[in-house]
Amino acid sequence: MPRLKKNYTTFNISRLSPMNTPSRRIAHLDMDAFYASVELLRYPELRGLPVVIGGRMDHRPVRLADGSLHFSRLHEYAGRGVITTSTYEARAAGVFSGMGVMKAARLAPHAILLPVDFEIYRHYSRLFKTAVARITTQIEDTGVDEIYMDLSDLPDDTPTLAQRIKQAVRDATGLSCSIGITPNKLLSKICSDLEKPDGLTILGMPDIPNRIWPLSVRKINGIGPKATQKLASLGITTIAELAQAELNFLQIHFGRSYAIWLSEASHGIDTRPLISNTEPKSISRETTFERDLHPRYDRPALSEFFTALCKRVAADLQKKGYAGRTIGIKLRFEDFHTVTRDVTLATHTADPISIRRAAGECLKRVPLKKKLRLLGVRVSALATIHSLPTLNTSPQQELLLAPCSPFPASE
DNA sequence: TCTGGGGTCCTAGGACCC
DNA sequence: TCTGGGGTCCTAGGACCC
Repeated sequence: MPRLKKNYTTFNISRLSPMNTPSRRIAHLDMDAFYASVELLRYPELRGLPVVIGGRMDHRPVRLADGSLHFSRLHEYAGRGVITTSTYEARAAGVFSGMGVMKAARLAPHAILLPVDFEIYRHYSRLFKTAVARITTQIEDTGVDEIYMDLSDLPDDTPTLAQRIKQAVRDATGLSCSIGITPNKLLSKICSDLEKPDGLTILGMPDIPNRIWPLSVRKINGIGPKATQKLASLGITTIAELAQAELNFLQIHFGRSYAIWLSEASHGIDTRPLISNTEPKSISRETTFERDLHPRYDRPALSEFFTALCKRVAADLQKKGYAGRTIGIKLRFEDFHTVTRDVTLATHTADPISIRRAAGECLKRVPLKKKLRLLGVRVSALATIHSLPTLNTSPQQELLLAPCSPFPASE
């Protein structure tokens, strides 16, 4: 049974008092092919070509003797990795986010391949968000390339505001974005995607039958691959069909709370407020190995990865000013089966040695019978460091961990 | 030649307490 | 020695999102 989403209670409130809330003006802004577009600012000579961002290897462009740049092509890639994003030209060849690089290479062998460079994307992210913040401070940050805005209290008419926001983003970054403006987050999120790139879609509740109902249920944020498949098996593929489904029928197949959410979403009902200033709930690091590692024969390598992950999580915590009480690990085996274990400590920690010790205890609770594909370390139940009594951190201390690897020794 | 990395939220069962 | 009931915390897994 698929489990989704989120804040069902707010939807229930809207059913009880549909007339009490004044109509809002919520915008969703989504940068167009963001990572790829930032790369095109750096490498304008790639404009108009199929370009994909992703992979794990270092395949940065190389400056040749004649001063020109040599770019890697997809067909030169070997190994694991997925496509993070692609230009619209590459998407036309069938290459999309999340696709394995090797599969993408079969579809578009000559597409240009660039490595992911989060630093520069974060820089452009700050630029566009700062520009928008001069127009409204009612902003919810939902990712590096998208935000919600509440424009309800601004005096201007909606098309004027939308054009002003798009121009501000363009002036600050040289990049285009797409905006949806509707009475709520659910609809605005759908609408920002309708006329990409450089799109603007404004609609109200009366437009739902014409503009929203013909779309696939998959367009609803919160209906993913599993729920889409299950709905399809019940003969429901469009939002219109979902809206026509009896609540009883949905309840039989999805359970009460999810059925109510599905039904209300299909009618464009969503009263969630914007959330600004959210504290993180967890901080984690994980890594997929270049090849699957054997718990026994690759013990030295695994121990090294494991300790390195603990150090990185500790460093992240300290850099961001958090400590956590719950330490967890994640293992993915060669068959992609994934398990997690965690343990809650008596006190918060951001100390690599404490994290390593707790994570090692978690690891001992997992039977290691298959090769490992991925290893991860997570710290949750966070508190800000300044909210805690004195904290035992040893930021510069080197770990003395080799003697007690939690992986099984070779016989 | 499958399937990255960093997150959030939800569910569900058991422990434990009153 | 027959069994309520609520609340909270902990742990594991899974769906989903960017």
